[in-house]
Amino acid sequence: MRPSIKSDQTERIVQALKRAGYQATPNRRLVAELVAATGGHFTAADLLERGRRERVNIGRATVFRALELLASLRVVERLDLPSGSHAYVVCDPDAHHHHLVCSNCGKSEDVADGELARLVDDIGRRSGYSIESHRLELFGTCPSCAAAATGTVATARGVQA
Amino acid sequence: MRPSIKSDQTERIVQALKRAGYQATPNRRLVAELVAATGGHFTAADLLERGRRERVNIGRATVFRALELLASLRVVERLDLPSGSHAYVVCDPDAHHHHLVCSNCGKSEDVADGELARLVDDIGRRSGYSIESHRLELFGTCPSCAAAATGTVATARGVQA
DNA sequence: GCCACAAATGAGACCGAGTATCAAGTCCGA
DNA sequence: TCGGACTTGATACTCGGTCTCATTTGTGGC
Ligand SMILES: [Zn+2]
Ligand SMILES: [Zn+2]
Ligand SMILES: [Zn+2]
Ligand SMILES: [Zn+2]
Repeated sequence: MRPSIKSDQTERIVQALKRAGYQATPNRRLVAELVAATGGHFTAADLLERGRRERVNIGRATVFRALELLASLRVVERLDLPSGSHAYVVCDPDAHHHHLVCSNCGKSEDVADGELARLVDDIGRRSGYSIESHRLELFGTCPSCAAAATGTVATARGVQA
Repeated sequence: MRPSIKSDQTERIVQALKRAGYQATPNRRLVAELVAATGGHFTAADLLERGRRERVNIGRATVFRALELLASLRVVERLDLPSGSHAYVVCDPDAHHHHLVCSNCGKSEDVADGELARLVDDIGRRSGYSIESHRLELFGTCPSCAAAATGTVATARGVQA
């Protein structure tokens, strides 16, 4: 079921704020909604524009601040697109994972770390470095986009956007 | 002429330029030298500053253009530091690999892809995405920095800055 | 060497993302 | 309700990077 626009995703984000002791102000709620409403990745500018569209005033700085906050709570994560620009994706704050991003539509899937952890350990051992963090980013074409591209319009039906 | 400073690394870069049909102009040679002379990672601004120091005039745009060129030849690679800022590292143009970067001194090691390729394949198969590229970046402390940090001053002697 | 043309360069305007400042507004607990 | 802490928006600013365009430099053919 779907309680209209503000998904429980929104609520989850708001809860994360409260739990961490931050005020859940109207502005932050708005950002939470906007974030939750995106498939794929988004930039601060995206949110700003969409935000302005449905509510008149939200300051640029406020959006940046909210995103920074959400990022610190691991509710969103910063992504470095191959183009060199930055974007965000919502993500699960509870488990270390990585992102697989459709370079066509921007949709993003979480990918469990899996064996990578072992691999990283190995690299650390072999190199003598003490590895503190790592980042894996995967880019490709998602099934829907692939289907759309091959022109087999029929199959596009079975896939949810 | 002073062949001491310009390592064969420099020459390798210059050759790569020629091979790809680009002019090896004095400016580009300069950038090649500067790039070759860095351990660790560097930014365009770094190069610019060092460049200006030893030769009066090299335009900002020129440095950016040269780096862009070298990046397209895979002679350098763009890195996204955890801070969100961009840097470059020299790297082997002939084999796909990743980078392990010391977050203290900036030194960087190439890391072979190894089993990662298989892992990436798996992820593609499981997710249905057709994966086109991936990026793995590892951050940690290099052995010299670790040694220096533990305060064993004795060992610091044996390490080059 | 000389010439014509292509490639490269530098200065500076420009742009967009992100940050800093600061005064004004809002929230919350006592 | 009151006061202090937190939040906000406008604005100025920084900084990495790009664009433009007039000038310079390199190259290949003669
Ligand atoms: Zn897609
Ligand atoms: Zn991982
Ligand atoms: Zn180090
Ligand atoms: Zn790889």
